[in-house]
Amino acid sequence: MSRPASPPPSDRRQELAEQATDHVLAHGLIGLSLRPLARAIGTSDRMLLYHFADKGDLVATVLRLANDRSVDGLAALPRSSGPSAAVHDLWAALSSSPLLGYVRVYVEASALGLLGEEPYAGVVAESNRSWYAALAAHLRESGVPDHLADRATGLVDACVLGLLLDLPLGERDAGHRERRTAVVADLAATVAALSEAPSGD
Amino acid sequence: MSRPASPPPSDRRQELAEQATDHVLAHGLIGLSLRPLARAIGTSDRMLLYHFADKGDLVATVLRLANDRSVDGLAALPRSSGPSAAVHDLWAALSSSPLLGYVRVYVEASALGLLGEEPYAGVVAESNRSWYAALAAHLRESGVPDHLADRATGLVDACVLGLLLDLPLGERDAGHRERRTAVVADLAATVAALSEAPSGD
DNA sequence: TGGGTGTTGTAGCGGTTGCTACATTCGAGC
DNA sequence: GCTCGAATGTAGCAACCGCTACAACACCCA
Repeated sequence: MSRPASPPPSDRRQELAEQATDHVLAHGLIGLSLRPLARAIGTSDRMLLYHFADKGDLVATVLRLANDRSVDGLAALPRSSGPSAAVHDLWAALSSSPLLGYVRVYVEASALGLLGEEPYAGVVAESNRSWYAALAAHLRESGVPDHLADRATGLVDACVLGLLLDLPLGERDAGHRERRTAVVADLAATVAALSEAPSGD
Repeated sequence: MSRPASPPPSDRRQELAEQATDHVLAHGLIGLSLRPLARAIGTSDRMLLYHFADKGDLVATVLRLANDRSVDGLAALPRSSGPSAAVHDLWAALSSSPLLGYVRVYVEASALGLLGEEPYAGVVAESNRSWYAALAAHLRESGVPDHLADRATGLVDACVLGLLLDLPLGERDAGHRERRTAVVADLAATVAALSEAPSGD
């Protein structure tokens, strides 16, 4: 109430939020604490709590920023040559920088919000909507018929999120990497088949 | 070296591990700390660190236990009447107690291990293997041909994990729940189609 | 009966956490 | 020039963290 939570999105606050987001991308969200973060971005915990109402306010701001960036990155994807290519291109983009970082933060936030803890659960719910819309737009632009885009988006979203959750496993297990590419291929084929069928199923 | 990390899996250690697992299922893994955990299960942090080498040892034990229970639960599923039903039954089982709790802990552990932090990353890698095998067994028993079980398992595993990550969103968004059931249906249809095709794709 | 050995309680260490009280600096408007 | 408010530094609070030193039990074996 006393400190400006959002009223004046002062330049300094915005700048700190950007830097904090970069730091979270590099070091993760789960263990985040104010003093190391402040040290890393060249300020003090005191100043973070001056520009943000509390840690939750800062975290929520960072999460929204990361989501904005990832939605922008998704929107900037060139349209693919068809539904199958759209899935392959999407996975290629999401599994490498910079989008990978953003989605990883989303996964961390989801895990933190699994039991309903705020601000994680709330911001994840917000983010999901815009993310979902951007994903659907990409699929539509790439040839998925409008009336099926929603179904395809749900399938792709779930699959991709699940793959990302186990992404680190591929670093030590070649078999896991192979299975992953097979899943992407099967998913692409499914979306393509769905898009070509006159009626769903 | 001094304290028994694993040599004598004393009854007391085992009992504490079971109780700690129950507590983690109810209160989450991410914020876990020794003193509240000890208080909740009727012992002291001192005793936890007597029976377990350190917090990491305890966490690893809990994660393995949770994974064992979830694999057992998966193995106990009655065989379904076909590949499509197998997916529906699987989702029904995973999205409700007790399996839901175990998978939720797995998701938390994956998030904690996203940046390679131990013991999370290591145990998640272990768990993934046995979990994957159990999932494949269920699909095979339910009519997915052997030579396609691996592909189907990868697809189902990724999808289901992704759906579970966003499960809480359904509690405040009816539209999200609808999309979820659609995804499960599409996934079931995909697995069924995959199982009936003479050659994949 | 005495001495281990395995288990537990008490107390505390050094460090970190989010957050705040207080004092200071600085720059813009009267 | 002076004041006033926004921005920043210093210091510290109370709580918590993982972990450990030390002492006290209880029990079995000699």
